[in-house]
Amino acid sequence: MEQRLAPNTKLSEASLCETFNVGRMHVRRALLLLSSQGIIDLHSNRGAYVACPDKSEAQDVFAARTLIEPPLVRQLAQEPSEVSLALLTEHIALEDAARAQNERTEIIRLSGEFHTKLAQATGNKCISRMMRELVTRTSLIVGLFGSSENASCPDDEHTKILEAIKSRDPKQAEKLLISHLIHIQSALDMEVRKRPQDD
Amino acid sequence: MEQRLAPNTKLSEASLCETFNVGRMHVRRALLLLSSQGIIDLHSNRGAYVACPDKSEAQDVFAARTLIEPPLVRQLAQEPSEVSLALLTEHIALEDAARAQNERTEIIRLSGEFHTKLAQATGNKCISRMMRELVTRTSLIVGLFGSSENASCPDDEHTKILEAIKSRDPKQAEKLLISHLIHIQSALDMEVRKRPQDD
DNA sequence: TTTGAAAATTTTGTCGACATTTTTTTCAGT
DNA sequence: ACTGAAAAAAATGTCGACAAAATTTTCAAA
Repeated sequence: MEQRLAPNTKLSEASLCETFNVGRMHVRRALLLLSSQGIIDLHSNRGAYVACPDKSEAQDVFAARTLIEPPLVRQLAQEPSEVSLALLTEHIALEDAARAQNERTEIIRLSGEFHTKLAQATGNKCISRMMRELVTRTSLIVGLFGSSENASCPDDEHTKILEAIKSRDPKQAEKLLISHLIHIQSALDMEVRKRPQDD
Repeated sequence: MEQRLAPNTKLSEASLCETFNVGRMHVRRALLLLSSQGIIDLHSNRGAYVACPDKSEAQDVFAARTLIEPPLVRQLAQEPSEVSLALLTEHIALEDAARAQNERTEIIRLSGEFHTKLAQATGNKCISRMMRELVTRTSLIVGLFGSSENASCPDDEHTKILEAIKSRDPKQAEKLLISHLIHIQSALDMEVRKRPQDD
């Protein structure tokens, strides 16, 4: 999620056991779950590797988000709960703080998390889980295809989306979100894949 | 998926090992994955049970489908591939055959599978996977809250949806699908939960 | 120096044994 | 008969040992 592990990084069981001080069984369980979420790939007899989505998989993830998030935000803007609005406002504050202090990994994490929290604001567990998985995979993709220049999410687009939700403007919220998704995509170059750096 | 295992049925490791002639490790792996898909619940130290969604979880599943499927079908009706249309047509034939022969479990399975195949027709792996999970959970819910009378999916609604897609009519396809989802829901009584029968 | 096969090492996959927890059964006391 | 504690049985969780596969290293021949 924080892009600290480059795609294709090998995750050997022994090293994970050492790192987290747990037995091999726990490591294997975790790896199985992560692979079921498309975050790592499990090659039989060859171990676990951080997933390295190709162009087609990346497009699938964005297409799925383009399908789900607009109606989601539209619905949310129709009658947002006060609690949700408070949580989202609080989150934006965290994002701003991280940006002010230029904490790169924190900015990346929070940028993704905003979208997850939008889903959580619907109060629907299914939708939350789906979005969490999509957002995580998006992080991977941004890390792979993103130009190292710009941060993953343009500065104040989240703020504007939240404002549209606060003013109960579904159309506007949807519109802003759609262009936000497009902006994220256009910052990527799906043709030239970055070389996975060692870590 | 075929509603042969009632919700809350206990799935003990030993019995699964016997049934499928595999070691405990494989059974545990499968149970972990099923639980990650919300199909079974894993209680620590107490084993695996077929999930028994409550009213709120059931509503979440339907809300998620209501969010995702309409735009999905709308998109599909815009430019369906010939291959997809052929596969869906073939599927409808299977459904009809099963209905003609009154094969209950087969009807249930195929009714759900139609929706999965709609998602597959988009060619998007993410979306396919999400729909497959939602459809599976829907089967559980229909088994729990459904009146034993009617089958899960009204007779020819699938046929009509496919016709709308074939005639490249996104609006009509979306409309039919929405009312189809509503029909499925209204056949449920979320208040009175059926008593899980032994199996 | 380069190549390629064999050996050694490392890593993953599987199984059985044992500890722990839960569930069932037993049985004494009311 | 009914209750409840103790004992027995059964089920789950964890670990280590070993088998199988993949990777790396070694080393002889070109």
